Amino acid sequence: MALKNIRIKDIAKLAGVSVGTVDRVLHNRGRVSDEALKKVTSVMEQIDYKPNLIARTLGTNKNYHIAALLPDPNSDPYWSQANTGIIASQLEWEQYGIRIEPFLFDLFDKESFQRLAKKVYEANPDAILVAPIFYHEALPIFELFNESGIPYVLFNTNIPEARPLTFIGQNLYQSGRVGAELMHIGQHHSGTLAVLHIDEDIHESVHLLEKERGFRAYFKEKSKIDFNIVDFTLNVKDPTFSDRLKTLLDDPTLKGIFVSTSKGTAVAASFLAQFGKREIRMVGYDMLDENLKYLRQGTIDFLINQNPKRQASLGISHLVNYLMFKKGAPDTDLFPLEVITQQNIDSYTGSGIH
Amino acid sequence: MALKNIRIKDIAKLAGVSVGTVDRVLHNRGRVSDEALKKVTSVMEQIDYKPNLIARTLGTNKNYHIAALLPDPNSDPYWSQANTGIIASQLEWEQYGIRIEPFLFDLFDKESFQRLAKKVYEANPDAILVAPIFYHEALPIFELFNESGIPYVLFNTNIPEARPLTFIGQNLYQSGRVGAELMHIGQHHSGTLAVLHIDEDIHESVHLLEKERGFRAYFKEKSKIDFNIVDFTLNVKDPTFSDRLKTLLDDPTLKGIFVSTSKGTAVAASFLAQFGKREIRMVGYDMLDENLKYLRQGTIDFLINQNPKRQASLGISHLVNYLMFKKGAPDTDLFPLEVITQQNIDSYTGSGIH
DNA sequence: AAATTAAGTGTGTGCGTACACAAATTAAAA
DNA sequence: TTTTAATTTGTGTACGCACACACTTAATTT
Repeated sequence: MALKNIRIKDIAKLAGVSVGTVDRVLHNRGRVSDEALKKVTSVMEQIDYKPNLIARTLGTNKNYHIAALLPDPNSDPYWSQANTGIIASQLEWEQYGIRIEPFLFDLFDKESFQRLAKKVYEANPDAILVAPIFYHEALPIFELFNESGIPYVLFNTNIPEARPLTFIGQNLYQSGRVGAELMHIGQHHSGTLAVLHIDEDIHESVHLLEKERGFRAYFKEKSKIDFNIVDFTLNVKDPTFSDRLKTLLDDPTLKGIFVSTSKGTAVAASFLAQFGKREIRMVGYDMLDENLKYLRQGTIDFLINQNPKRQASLGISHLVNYLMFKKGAPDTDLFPLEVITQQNIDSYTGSGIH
Repeated sequence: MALKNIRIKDIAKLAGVSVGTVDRVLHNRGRVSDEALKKVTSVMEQIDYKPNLIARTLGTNKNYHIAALLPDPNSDPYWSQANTGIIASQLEWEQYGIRIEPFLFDLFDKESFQRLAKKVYEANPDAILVAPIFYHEALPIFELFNESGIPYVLFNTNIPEARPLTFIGQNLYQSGRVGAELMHIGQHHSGTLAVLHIDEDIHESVHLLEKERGFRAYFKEKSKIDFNIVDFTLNVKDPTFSDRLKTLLDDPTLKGIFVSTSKGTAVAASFLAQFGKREIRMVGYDMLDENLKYLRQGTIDFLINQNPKRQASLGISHLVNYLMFKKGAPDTDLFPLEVITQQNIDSYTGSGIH
């Protein structure tokens, strides 16, 4: 009954060697005679040795340093949520001697990304979490990381060419399909559906177009009714922005709006609320405070949650598990496409990390 | 730069006492002079001591034993998922010297619950996870647990009178409201909506009625159209079951069906698929294989995910954190009311624990 | 005054692993 | 055969904390 766990010491005794030799075999770092190796491996095969992770971690006892490269949270509510995840991780892992250092770049400045990325590289951390929102600028950075052998995890945006430890994010095409589905439910009459890409700076175009592709594909496949799907790429800074949006909302055939960005969702919702078109179905992204407000008051019907906070904190977790506990990480960790409605909203905001 | 973490040893040196004394103060187990206490607390106030959890855990090095009391997974797919969570937890915590022992009772046999609960008590575990689906039978058990001082976590079903470490589950009233909302979307014409409680044994009546209450409340509050909401409590074993269900489906005014149980969802969906009423909106519970099949083929429109697997594994996590890492647990951990659709289904099945 | 009890304090060891280093063995060179 | 080098193996210590136990000093009791 009192079945003690098998320890290195026990293996050593069974194999008739010292713990040092067993350790060398286990981590195959050589300096072991063939004879000793055979004895140990033979014992290893017979018993089911599971190293005590606690002891191992204490033994290695490194003070790891993780760099987190992401956009400045002050300039954007979406990235502010991601940063919340970073802060939560800092607290969580502090006691384990893990220091997480944020490197915040300007969301609208590619050069700033490059500069900060270089700083990350120079800081020579043990691992890196990065949101590589600038595709072209990110490529050489990853080559640098690959060369130096520093493990890194991507989140939010995937760069297929990079070879990260893990990519954390969502299937954008499928996300667009979910948006389309939510738009489609109970729409019995033909009309116009608008896909809106609203951004201050269209650097995530590929990102957004992928959602649109899914959105259109869904209607092509699934809808018996023929909808007129139009798309707009709008820049908030554009002086004609407001007029163009109003013109769209004035279209009497408009049945629904799908906005591909979190911030854009808030902007579009504010227009919709202001110009009072209640019967327009609206689907957008993310649980920004503003979006929640519009969801609660019924302007927004559905939000698809990208959960930047959890993406960030899970990214850190993967790195910690990899560094500290020597656990392998999956190469992709695709998040569920969570549907947020007026009625389940509190169940998402109220609880902890799920 | 090489800012080492503060250790007990450091505190001892600063306070001019030994590590033993510091330890006694930290765990306030007495045998310390006022003078020494003052010195240590004064140091403690000035520095921000954070014990190394790894070392602490290794230091105590107990082999904890956790009992999991839940229905037999073989008799029910829902509980089979919960059991999957238990198995995952066993693997996860095995290396930490934590043994999780399942105690499986018969879902349809109250006495079996009592018997197994007693066995749990006699096994004298360090902590207990329990799904107390039999309200009246559970009450005396919790008294027993409370007396013996064994911490326990409830999941799936709440027993307000019990004083568990944590309750893990969902807000059932709100869950019903979400169901109603999903039923309501795009329903422009009046008609009949059926609330179905299908079960082999109606022991969870309170559970189910709470969902119905939320469902009805939503329509009362939110719907401009007046729907005729009818409810049925059906027992699959009842010989008239099939006829009653068919009669309901034949109602030409029937617009939607809301099923309050996971198994019932599969049963109702099979009837709906068989008697081909595509235009009926159907909302049910849980990602049982069968339910997923009907969701994929369009018979079911929405599933609300109760996530029994995660409920179980998170319950274990709370207990482990409490026992091993001395972390406090929240008294309730309400899960998000996840909406599963045809388009986001794969994003839920594909990924790991979220 | 000696013996007992109590209160307070410090030392030491265990937890299981990793790794440095010394010791032992073997092989090769002088 | 002795010396030197190379290879293999064992020992010891650190990691940070918890806890047992022994020890000191002061307060009682005999």
